[in-house]
Amino acid sequence: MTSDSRLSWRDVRDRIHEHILTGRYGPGDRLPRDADIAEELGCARSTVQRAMQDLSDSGLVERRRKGGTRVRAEPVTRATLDIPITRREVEQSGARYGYQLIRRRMAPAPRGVVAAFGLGASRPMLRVEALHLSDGRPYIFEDRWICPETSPEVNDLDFTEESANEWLVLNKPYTRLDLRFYAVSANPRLSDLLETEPGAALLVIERTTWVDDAPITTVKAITTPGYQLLTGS
Amino acid sequence: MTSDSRLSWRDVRDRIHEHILTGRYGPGDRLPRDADIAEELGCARSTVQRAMQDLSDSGLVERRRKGGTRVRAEPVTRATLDIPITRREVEQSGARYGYQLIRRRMAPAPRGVVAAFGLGASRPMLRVEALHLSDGRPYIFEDRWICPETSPEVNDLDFTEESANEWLVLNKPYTRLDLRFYAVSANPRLSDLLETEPGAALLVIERTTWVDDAPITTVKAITTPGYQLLTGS
DNA sequence: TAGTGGTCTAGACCACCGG
DNA sequence: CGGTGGTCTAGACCACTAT
Repeated sequence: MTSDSRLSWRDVRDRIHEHILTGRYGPGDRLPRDADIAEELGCARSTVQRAMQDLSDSGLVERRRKGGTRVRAEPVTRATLDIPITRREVEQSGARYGYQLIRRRMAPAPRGVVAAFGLGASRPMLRVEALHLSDGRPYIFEDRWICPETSPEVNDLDFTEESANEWLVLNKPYTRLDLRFYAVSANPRLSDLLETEPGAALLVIERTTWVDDAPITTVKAITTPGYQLLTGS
Repeated sequence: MTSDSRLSWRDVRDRIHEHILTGRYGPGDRLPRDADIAEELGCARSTVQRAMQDLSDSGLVERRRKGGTRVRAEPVTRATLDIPITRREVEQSGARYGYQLIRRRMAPAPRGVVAAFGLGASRPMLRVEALHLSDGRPYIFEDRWICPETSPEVNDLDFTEESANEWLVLNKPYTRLDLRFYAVSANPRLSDLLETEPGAALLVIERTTWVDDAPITTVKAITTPGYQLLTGS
């Protein structure tokens, strides 16, 4: 009478989402048990479970054993961000990619790097500074520190042709990642490297990665004016 | 002999992840069929499926019907971002939250707003400018446009006590979201409002939301110097 | 068209945690 | 302790797409 085909977990998800949009379930309200929803809709409990997992992933509801499922009282704006390899990013914009190593040398990790990794004390690390170019013009300046204990291979790499960005992403999978975004004013050196006016506002993307608590690398990707980071949604 | 308890999908995920880390499966390589992995590990295929779903969500592998599962050739750095309501953000930092409406009026949507929504032509919208304070000092300046057709309730709200940020997040769930981040230099008005030096570099978080292609709101959250956006990971 | 992942089901047991 | 979500299984069928 009503529907001929089975309910998919997306259907179930959308129905519940609809109820939340409509206000049938408001912030903080408790939803029926999965089993009850399943019975009401005429599907298996695991289908409801799959739908709820999705709603939970998107931050719309919170689930607890015994506590049940509740609409999140303090909603958050949740989004997924994809940061591609810089070379790919440039090429996909239709421009010609270029790369230029600025400096490569061992040095004791400064305080900021020690803090980013959560280490107790400083230690010697490999610092690699490089410039990514788009159609020959500066695109991103990369100031990177690599932990040689975790990646001994870097001692044999000079990073004159291939960027550390690319080598690490391809060869050093991580198990933990910290990302942060902020803005800085171009100091004289940066405005020189990036060919911008002194004091220009630059978006900085800072990434730190670990393998099982062993620090791999931390990098500040300092972008050129006008650069925008978008969600993939 | 080997193991007494069942494999969980996390175990399966970690094993495969390990194989990718080790290089047993390199970028672009094809992994065995789910069914074969299940048999090899002695678990149900759906357990492998659950593990693979997770690896796929984190951008480590790509799955296609008939094409099988492959290690992503061009890896991306993928992260999930949670942006809380500004009031909560301030309060959780231990500071006292304050709010101040700067201006509220109807106006024709400028080109940038029309473009953000993907509309064909301009139309009158409600513009709300407001300041969020942390311990009495400027924290974030919010420049927002609201589409009154989608949210007619805003005609009866003056936003002098409650911020549009909070009202919208609590009362206007969205089905689509666009996020972008970039840096701007403080112009005279911004440096005045935010009590910063003229030309200071500021991180801007731009959010646009829709319900089923109907535009709800677009907002530029212009932060104060030093503000950092972090991943929840 | 055939191979592979995607989903649904029904049932069972487990893990967590609120009352 | 008991209620609820989390997971695993075995099997079936479907949907997509590479070959």
